[in-house]
Amino acid sequence: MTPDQISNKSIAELLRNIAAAYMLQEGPDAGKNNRFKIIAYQKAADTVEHLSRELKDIWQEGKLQKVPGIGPGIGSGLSQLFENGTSSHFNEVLKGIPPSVFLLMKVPGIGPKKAFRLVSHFGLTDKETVIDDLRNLANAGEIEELEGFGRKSQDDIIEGLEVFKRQDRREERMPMPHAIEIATEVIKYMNELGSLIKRIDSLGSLRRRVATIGDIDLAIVAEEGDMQTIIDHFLKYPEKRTIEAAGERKASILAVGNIRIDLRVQDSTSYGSMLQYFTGSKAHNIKLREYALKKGYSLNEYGLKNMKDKVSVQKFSDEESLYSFLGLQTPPPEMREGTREIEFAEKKSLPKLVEESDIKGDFHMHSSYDLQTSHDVGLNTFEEMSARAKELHYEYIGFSEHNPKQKNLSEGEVVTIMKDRKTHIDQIMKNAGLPYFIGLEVDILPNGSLALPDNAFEYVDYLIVALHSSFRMNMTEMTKRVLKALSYPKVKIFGHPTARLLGTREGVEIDWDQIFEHVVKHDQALEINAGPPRLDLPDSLVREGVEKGVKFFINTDAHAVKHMDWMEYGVFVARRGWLEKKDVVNTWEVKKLKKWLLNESYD
DNA sequence: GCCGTTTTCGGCCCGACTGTTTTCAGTCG
Repeated sequence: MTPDQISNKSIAELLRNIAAAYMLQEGPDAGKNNRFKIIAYQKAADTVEHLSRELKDIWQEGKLQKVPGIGPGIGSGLSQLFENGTSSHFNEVLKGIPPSVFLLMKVPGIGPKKAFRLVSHFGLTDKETVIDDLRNLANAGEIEELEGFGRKSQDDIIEGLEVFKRQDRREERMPMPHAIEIATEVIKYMNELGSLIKRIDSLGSLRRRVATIGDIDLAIVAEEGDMQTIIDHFLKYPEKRTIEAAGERKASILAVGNIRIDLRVQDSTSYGSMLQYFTGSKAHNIKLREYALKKGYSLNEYGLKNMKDKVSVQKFSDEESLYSFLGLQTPPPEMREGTREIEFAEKKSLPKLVEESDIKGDFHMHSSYDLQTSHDVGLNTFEEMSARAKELHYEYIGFSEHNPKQKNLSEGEVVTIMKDRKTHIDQIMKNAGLPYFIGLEVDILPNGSLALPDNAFEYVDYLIVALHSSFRMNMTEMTKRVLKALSYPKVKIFGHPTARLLGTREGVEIDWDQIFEHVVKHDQALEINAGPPRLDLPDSLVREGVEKGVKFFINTDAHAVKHMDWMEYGVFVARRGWLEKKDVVNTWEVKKLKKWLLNESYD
């Protein structure tokens, strides 16, 4: 692997391959003590796959072993990998297993054991042709002759190869806001059934509001007699392309865009257990089960089994009663990632997470006012945006167009533009009855200086600095660049800090500890940009930052009035980062905010 | 190989489904 290819996905795959290799290992080393090593590698693979940051960045910060499931062993192998593009230890383990085995493992229904059997028995060692070779063998009826396989296994393999082919082309995970939109449509459609639907919830990563979502999972509470009607209705969803599965209590469809939607229907008696179980995350569930075991109960998706008599099962109609039976507070779904939420829940000291209704203003919005910028201009006027802000019950607002482009303008012209804008805003907002602040989103140039002449600073209340170019820079240089930008006067917000675009562009490499330290010291804030393609800062960095005392703004980066509704997405990110109201500057009372923003001293 | 307000050693989550089997192994979530 070249360094650029070391993505979380490829690392997870590598770790899973190593687990498989240990599983296939024969000889004196094989056996009992291998079993837990295998689990350890699989666990590490799961964690890496679901990280919201690149593992490589975490390694650069020297925090590899802080990642749960990565200890000294796997950690040193990964360090080697990051440094040299290869790891002698990992290679040693993988040696002797043909690469075609690992490829076959990607076919649904084929795991390490079957893959190895097939490859060694038929000599399918060519990675390039193994898929086609296997299909030919299956079609020729040769698989069913193999011991341990049968006619059905052979048919399953043919089927699995088809699915594999389709998956190959399958789209990546979608940004959470997109998934929420789709889920909302489906829920609206299901609610056409009226009183038959007692309750409807999202499940899994969607309910936990993870930044990117794979499938859309929904659950419904209904009477036994209504379940078939509900499933039938679901299968007629207008956006449906194909039906993947249809049972009495469960069904899956593929909607337009190859988006899989799963629905399960259940009566109310053990709905709490089911909701808890399918909300996950897997890491949270494992920790919860371990915790329950210590208390003498075995937890599964139907309830809690008393380990003493091994018979009595406690059922729960809602999640709260399940958690409280175990002596725990109920962690909000956004917190259920198996980090330390159970510990906090046990001590009844879960943070009270920030809510959308706490938000009192938006500080990153682009109006249609023409500042002769080289970036996008907004669609709506200052009036329209402040009118919408009032509808949203905001108590103040901040405007932040992009800086004028310096290339074709003289310094004097830029200053005039900035001055005119201030006059214009002051004039318009005079009678608006809404406290306002004049901001500006300024490019951080490659050398760390700001794309704004010094004498233009006078016409703004605050600056958002942000990266819009030269994203690929090494960590030292990038850190230096950003720290320099953050040291200009009136800079209060570092906008969309990693500059990532979900599914399109990785975030930049920065030493976050240095950034955290700087903004804490200088009363500055990091932005949680709620724009669906960004969701930036990522939740894990939000969590790290707040533990160091960092303050945040949740902003929409709206380029139109309707984008101002994106705020909830940013709030979800904040909640996943364990933010409370006090950590988010744009939830504060206007007086306190003003002092902070304008660097006025506190009383 | 990882991990720790019962532990730096001795543990390590739960169940469904399926197929090829006569009690279980493999795969999956």
